[in-house]
Amino acid sequence: MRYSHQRELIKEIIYSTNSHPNADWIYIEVKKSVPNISLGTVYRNLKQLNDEGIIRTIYDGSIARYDWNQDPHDHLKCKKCGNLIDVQIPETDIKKTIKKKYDFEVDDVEMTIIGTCNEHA
Amino acid sequence: MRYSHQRELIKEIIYSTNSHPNADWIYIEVKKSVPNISLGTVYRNLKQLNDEGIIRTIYDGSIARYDWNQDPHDHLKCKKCGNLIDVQIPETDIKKTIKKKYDFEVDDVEMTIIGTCNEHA
DNA sequence: AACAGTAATAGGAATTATTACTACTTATTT
DNA sequence: AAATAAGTAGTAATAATTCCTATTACTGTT
Repeated sequence: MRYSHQRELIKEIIYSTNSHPNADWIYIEVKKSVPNISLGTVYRNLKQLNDEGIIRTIYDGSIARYDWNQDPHDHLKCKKCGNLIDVQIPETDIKKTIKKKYDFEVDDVEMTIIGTCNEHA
Repeated sequence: MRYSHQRELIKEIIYSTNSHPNADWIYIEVKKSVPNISLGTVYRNLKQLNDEGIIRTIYDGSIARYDWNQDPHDHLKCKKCGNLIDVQIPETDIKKTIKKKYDFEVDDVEMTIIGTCNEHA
């Protein structure tokens, strides 16, 4: 994967926030420095960054969001404000249980915990 | 919500399978008895059944699938065949931990465990 | 520094999943 | 059986994402 200014900016935008932005927000942001960037370019680069393991794609309902945090972690989703908050939950037990009980080789655990955050209780 | 033949069929189709079908598959199935049913009707009824708590909507990446199983449960997703398999994982500990550690009121936990099923190992 | 090769881009068209609109139909109430 | 309102078919519209193509720009080699 060779260098591209657009991809570098997209990466920096994702790495600069904890808000798990979607493609459209990233598009609006990157437009500020590259006004005629194409939305297709944003999507292509998001996919490449994802495939290279530089960012992570998470699904919030039916829409894709992007996360710089590569550590295994999960998300709290507040029903009121819609925000996603990163959390660490040890999943080792889950992996072992699943492996034993269902003979299923676990690669990844995606967990979203839905509820109400302390600001909107 | 008053009775409708179409909705009844859609419900029965979902209750007859463990494959967590999507709207399109349900549409194809229901067409067998009601050839000129509209896809909009399928979507409207899926939403209604979901809102009434008769079925459950789950997201597999960016597409919606429908599940009759109302018990709290999670899904194993095989990377090779794409199938979703129902599993029971006790989540009480998770809920308590999250509540204590993050002051977040948990309503629901959505967990998808990605890996390889025994048939495709 | 010019060159060739090829990856990346902009811009727009195409696709997919889903929702909205509207005139007509049907279940339910009286 | 007539009135009412919820439901339907058919189609148009929307939203998110991917695909296509002619052009542009990195990068390794002279």
